Amino acid sequence: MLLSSFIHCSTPSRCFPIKTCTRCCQYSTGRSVRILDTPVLLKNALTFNRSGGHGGKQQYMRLKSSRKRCFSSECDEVGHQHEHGDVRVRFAPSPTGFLHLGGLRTALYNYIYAKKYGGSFILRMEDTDQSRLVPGAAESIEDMLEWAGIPPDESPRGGGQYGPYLQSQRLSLYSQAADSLVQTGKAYHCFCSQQRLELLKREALRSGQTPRYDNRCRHLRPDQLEEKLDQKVPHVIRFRLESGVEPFNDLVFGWNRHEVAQVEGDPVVLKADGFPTYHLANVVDDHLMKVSHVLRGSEWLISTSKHLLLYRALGWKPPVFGHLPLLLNRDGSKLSKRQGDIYIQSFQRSGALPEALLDITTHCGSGFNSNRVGRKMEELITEFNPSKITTHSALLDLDKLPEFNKIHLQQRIDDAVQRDWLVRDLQVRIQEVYGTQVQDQDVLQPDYITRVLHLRKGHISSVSDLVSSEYSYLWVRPSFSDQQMTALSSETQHIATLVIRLMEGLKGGEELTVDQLSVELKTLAKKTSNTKYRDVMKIIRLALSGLQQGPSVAEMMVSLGPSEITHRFNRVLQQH
RNA sequence: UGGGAGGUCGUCUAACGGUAGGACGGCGGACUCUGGAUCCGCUGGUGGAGGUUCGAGUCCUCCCCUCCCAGCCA
Repeated sequence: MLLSSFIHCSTPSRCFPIKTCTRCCQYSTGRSVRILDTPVLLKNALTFNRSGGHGGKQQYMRLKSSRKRCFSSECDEVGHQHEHGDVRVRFAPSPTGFLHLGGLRTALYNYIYAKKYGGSFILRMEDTDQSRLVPGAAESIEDMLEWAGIPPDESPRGGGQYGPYLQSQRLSLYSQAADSLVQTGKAYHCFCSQQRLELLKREALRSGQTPRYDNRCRHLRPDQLEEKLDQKVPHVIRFRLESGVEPFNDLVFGWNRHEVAQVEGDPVVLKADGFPTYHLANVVDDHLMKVSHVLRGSEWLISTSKHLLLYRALGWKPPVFGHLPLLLNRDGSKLSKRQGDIYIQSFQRSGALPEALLDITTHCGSGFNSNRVGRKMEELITEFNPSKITTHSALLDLDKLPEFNKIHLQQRIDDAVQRDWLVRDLQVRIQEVYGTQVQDQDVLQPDYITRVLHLRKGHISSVSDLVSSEYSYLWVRPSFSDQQMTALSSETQHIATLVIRLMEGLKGGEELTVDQLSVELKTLAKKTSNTKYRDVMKIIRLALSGLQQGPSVAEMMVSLGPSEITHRFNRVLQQH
């Protein structure tokens, strides 16, 4: 292991926080730095006061946060170590809607984090906004996580030792925390009416200032407070913001610190209806559920200092935070339901494979040592590297989903157990779509369907493709008109006979291959008198499929097999 | 407006201060049946201007652009 390096910022007038990576003992600003010729001993400190010239006052450099990480590839994160079993992460959606891609992404990264570091993945429903609840949403979210392959270890449905996992069933915990804050003077009752708050907002906007609560009720005298409580004036509890916010080291964005007291009014933590706001509830629950790491969307980055103030006020140790980049709509705004169909259920219905959906999700925002299409969950977990999560917002391009689906479907076909499942799935689909049109029950045989799957793998994005009209020839005997045939050639009978003979010649237990058949078909075409090869092939295609499009003729023949081919060409002969 | 986070081909993503690459998309060519298949090739990017440096996508400054937060929503 290296000895400590000595680092100096390349711009001497600036100071910046640094942090020792406790695992590999290297220092990192995450940015390019010069090595000092003259060593200056650095302590394991959050700040670097150069030459002591600033009177001990802390200053911070605005670093490009994407690089505020350890250089060493041996270390996955910034100075964080995990004891086995210590990691507890949570996905905490609000059941005000169904699971969409943004939620899936956040859940997925939490799941991967838990599995990588031997921890637990917790699902917690944050149903504190009772007015916006959607019935069935909580159940559906949990169903969709199961479908996607990222099941929670603790959840409303499955339970766990830190339950309940519905916030609406934990209200007394938040009230107690709020009471505690009031007792210690860290929070206070606010009796301001909604009208007053509206007025404040309007005044601020009118005079070009930032709307914020003016913290007026901070200054109520005890007798005023008592009087209002006696009169049962509706009130909320507000948290008293303070200056002197400690910096925190975000897993993704690196060192951050926001002086919230200077730009915001005291936030409500307990609403008039007795329900908490997000700020209080998530702090209380993460503490009581012993959550070690909070991975959430980067829209919360700026609220983190506020949450850390709450932790401090309650005397609790905060978790490590990591903020995941925003997913965007095509117009560039934060992903939301206004823009297209982004719900997991609709992907499920349209045939997306869960592993393809997860795979494509990880390509937006990265966080892995390498990126390639087709990774499975085990690979995602193995290659996960939080220091490589990108910080910029990004568009999750769903136009790529068919490509991801195709590759993952290919992997399923290549796996014996999953292939069996696909065969059964396809059997059901064939019967649903074609039902009584199926003339030959052999098309439902596993061997036949397996052969079709192997031939089409890499070419189809979804199993349901195979029951579409372009593949109907696989399941039902096609129809075509005699006119279509004779328009191509006057030798259709002769060609049909040639094909039948070809099939007879190949019946001796020999497996058909596409390459072999291609050669045979060229030979066959030479036995016609006045029909071009191209037209011979079109006739054969028509006889086999009734279509003018589709897989190559040779592949169609390999799919159908000699006896079915013979049958179809006998029908050509019988048309006269 | 105030505070914050960002900016690499059309999209996503690589590149220890040392060759700007990959995937999808797009275009072209080749295919003795169709082409939407396959194979081959090409295209296309560091937002702009300065500075530091032997060397800048990377470090610094300014400008431009985008997003997020500033609910008794989460």
